[in-house]
Amino acid sequence: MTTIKDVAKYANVSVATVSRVLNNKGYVSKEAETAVQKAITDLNYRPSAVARSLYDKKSRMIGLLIPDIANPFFPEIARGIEDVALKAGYTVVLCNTDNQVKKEAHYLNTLEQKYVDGIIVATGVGGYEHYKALNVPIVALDRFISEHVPTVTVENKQGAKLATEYLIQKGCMHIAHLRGQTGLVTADERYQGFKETVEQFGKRHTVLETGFNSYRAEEMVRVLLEQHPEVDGIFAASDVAAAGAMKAAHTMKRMVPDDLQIIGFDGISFGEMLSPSLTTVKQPIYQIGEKAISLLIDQIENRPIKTFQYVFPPIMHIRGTTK
Amino acid sequence: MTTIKDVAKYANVSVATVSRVLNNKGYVSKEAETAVQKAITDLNYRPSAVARSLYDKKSRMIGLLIPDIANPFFPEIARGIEDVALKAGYTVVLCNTDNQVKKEAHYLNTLEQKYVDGIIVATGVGGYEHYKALNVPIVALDRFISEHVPTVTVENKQGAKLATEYLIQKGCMHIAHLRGQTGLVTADERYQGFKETVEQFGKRHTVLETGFNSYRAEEMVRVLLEQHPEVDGIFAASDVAAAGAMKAAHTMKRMVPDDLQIIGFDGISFGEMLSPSLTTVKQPIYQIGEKAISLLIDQIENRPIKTFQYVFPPIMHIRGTTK
DNA sequence: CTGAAAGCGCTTACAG
DNA sequence: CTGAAAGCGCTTACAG
Repeated sequence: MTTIKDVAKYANVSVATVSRVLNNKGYVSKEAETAVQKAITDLNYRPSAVARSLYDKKSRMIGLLIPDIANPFFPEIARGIEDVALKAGYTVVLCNTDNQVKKEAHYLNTLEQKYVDGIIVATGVGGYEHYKALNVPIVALDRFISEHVPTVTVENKQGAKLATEYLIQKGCMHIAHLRGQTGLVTADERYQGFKETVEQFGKRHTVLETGFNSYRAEEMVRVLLEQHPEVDGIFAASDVAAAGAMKAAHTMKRMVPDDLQIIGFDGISFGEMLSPSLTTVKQPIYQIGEKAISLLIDQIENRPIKTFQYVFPPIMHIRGTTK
Repeated sequence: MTTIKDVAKYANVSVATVSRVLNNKGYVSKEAETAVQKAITDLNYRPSAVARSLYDKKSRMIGLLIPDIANPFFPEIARGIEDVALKAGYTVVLCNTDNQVKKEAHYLNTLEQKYVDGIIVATGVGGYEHYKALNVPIVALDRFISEHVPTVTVENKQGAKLATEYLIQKGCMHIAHLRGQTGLVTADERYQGFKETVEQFGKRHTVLETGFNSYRAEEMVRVLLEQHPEVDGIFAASDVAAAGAMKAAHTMKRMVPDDLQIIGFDGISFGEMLSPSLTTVKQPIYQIGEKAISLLIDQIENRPIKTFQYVFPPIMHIRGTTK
């Protein structure tokens, strides 16, 4: 490995001078500069990011804590984050926590020891205290940690209302809601939006807690359709659950959308690949990722951040599973 | 931040002694050890991974170069990799290259400067020279770099044969193949397997280069079915393309599987969520990831690796899109 | 068993 | 404009 010393020797200057040209900082004569430049290319020198980190306590790395990258909601988030990070000269460390406190704590520890410059938390376990101890800027994604932590979320309740109203408008008389796990804020909010809307319109409705799980959704919807063939609309709190509902409908020979209308939530890319393609409440997933990392970098680079709560509006994407 | 010095002072020993208990290495008296342990917990001391890295040129990080985490094949790979990495005490840096030489080179550079301990390359651009210059162990995933680089792949050709034979066995008389981009090794191998099989059995066939792209597959299959309604089997080189074919079939009112049978390739999770669920040639995606990281860690930790080429057999998953 | 010292590869005051 | 020196937080010979 060639170090700054080698470069200095080769260019006949001191390491201080090399450092100056490296960082474009401080006075350095034209001759010295060119000599150093030549030495750098001749020796194919690359400064050690680690040595730099030791000095300035920065690493140009950010940690991304998510429950599970294999959950189709997160890859697109991760992509948005990484694209912005790359442009800004940061690198992303991927941490799957499975929503386990232990894993999360492990990663928080490890990241801190590596002097990461910031952390995006899209995973749900620790309380604020948990993160405040960390001496690192953080951003909360799809969850709330504290008013002091910049947060990026989606208007879940509003999205749920849009979907439910749409089903009602399209003539549904008995609507089922496939809700996410109780206690999970996003799931609760979507449920609230659904409930308020059906009650407001006085529509019959049924709620099933399928979680964000395709298989369970399929099973439960099949049973539902057997017992209540009059169900003519389904609002699923995730596209994955909606896909399960579509499978159940297919098995039960129910025609979608003529006979049964289905709306999902999320807008992950595979919804469009379903047949028919899934009508859904789309979150601007990629942009959410971009916003989160931008807020994080603003903090890292000491730019004042104006607003702490960014709430994106979801958008109805009418596709093939509704009339 | 509390450093080793603070701990030493607090425990009334030298930093050398603290270091010894930290690393469980070298002699240290019982009293000294307990004093240090107490100091560590009292001060909530965590050693700096960066300072350590500077000394021993290791970072306990590995780089993962993939084309795009948003491509549904990669999240599961990444998960397999990260799970093993976590257990072994490594951390994963996520690098999306979009198969662009420039991005790849940038990341290679950055990773090297951070003293990453190893790199998994699942992206296709650089030649061997490109990577050899790097003084870091690497593993090739889903691609070939050199005989000297441990490689983890799948028997693509064999998988394609299995799928094609299955369609023939189930009575298909005219089979279309939706192939990936020419020049991409995996795509070429799958195409070869298809071609040899249809020729061996003397079946009519058509080849469309849809890429691993759902939308293009849909468009091209729709045209195909219009012009050649006699096509009764489709072997897609990816599940994503197969989903596109299913959409085209749906639009054209072709019944799957009665009227048209479809087989995909990959075994990504969303194939199961399609209606009907997709018959596919499943790669052991998660295990491929596990194998790749295991080989990498073996190299990093100087364990001899016996075989350099690991070729996983794909497995036919018969589901709903075939008879 | 223990500590002083050198060194890992940088950066930045401080003198000159 | 430039270099010697100290320091970032560790680890490991080397003496004792």
